[in-house]
Amino acid sequence: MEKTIYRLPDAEIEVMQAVWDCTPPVSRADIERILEDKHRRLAPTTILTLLSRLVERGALVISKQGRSNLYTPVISRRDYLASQSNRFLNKLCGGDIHILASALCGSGLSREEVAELRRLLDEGKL
Amino acid sequence: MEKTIYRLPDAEIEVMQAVWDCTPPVSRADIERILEDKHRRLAPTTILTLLSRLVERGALVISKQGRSNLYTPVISRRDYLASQSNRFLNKLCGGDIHILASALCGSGLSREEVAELRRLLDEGKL
DNA sequence: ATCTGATATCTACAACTGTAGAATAAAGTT
DNA sequence: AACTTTATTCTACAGTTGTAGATATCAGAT
Repeated sequence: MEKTIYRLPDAEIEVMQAVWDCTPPVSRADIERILEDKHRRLAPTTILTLLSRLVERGALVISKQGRSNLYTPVISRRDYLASQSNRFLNKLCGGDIHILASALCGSGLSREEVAELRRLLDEGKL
Repeated sequence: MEKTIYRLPDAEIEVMQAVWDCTPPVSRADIERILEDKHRRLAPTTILTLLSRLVERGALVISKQGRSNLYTPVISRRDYLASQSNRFLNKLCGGDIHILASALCGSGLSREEVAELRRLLDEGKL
């Protein structure tokens, strides 16, 4: 099947975030624990379903370890984030950074946060 | 009925963008023309379906004019954009503007665009 | 050799999305 | 009055997403 990673569905992103929060080979139990900590309770099978969909999509790869599956991300959080902010800029802001800027300013950030963000951009991270 | 406007599905956003690009009371034909200009061809009934779903969601209101429907946006592009960038920051960047900043820098913007964005934030556009 | 507990895969299913044909209805033509 | 056009509403349908129970497996305990 091999779906594309244009954008991941919400539930799958939550799982990816958990995966990204760990050092690579992650087990279903690890994910479960991490989500639990965030008060996000899901049946073990639900997590497995999401993990397998992510594998189908090519976002994760499996490495069997005994009867357990271990998952490793194929795409980095960084790359995903970049692709999504790009998508945001283009699909929602029509590629216009003026619109993007005002969207950011209107997003509930405090004056200080906006200033901080400005500074960060200034440093030209990446 | 009465779905929420947490986030609009892609197809509906395209329609909303078209609506926002016009002066308020818009007809299905108007939308069709605008989308057509963007090389986005959809069957008239498809557009009507999307418009009615947007009405269900409370994103648009109808004002009949003879046999035709005229649609007016209830939520502004500005507000929607603000809510979405907020969502982006929280769901994807974990509310961390450092991450947001690097995401933006990695999103394919040129060095000049990043600088421009910084400047815009500086001016504190709303 | 069995039973038990953990783990994974299959199956399920309702709600949501993307798209549009079929059926209706009203308005303009002849 | 009958016919054609045009705009709307209904119905449809396959694919996606969110969630998880049912089933099958295998490793460890007895």
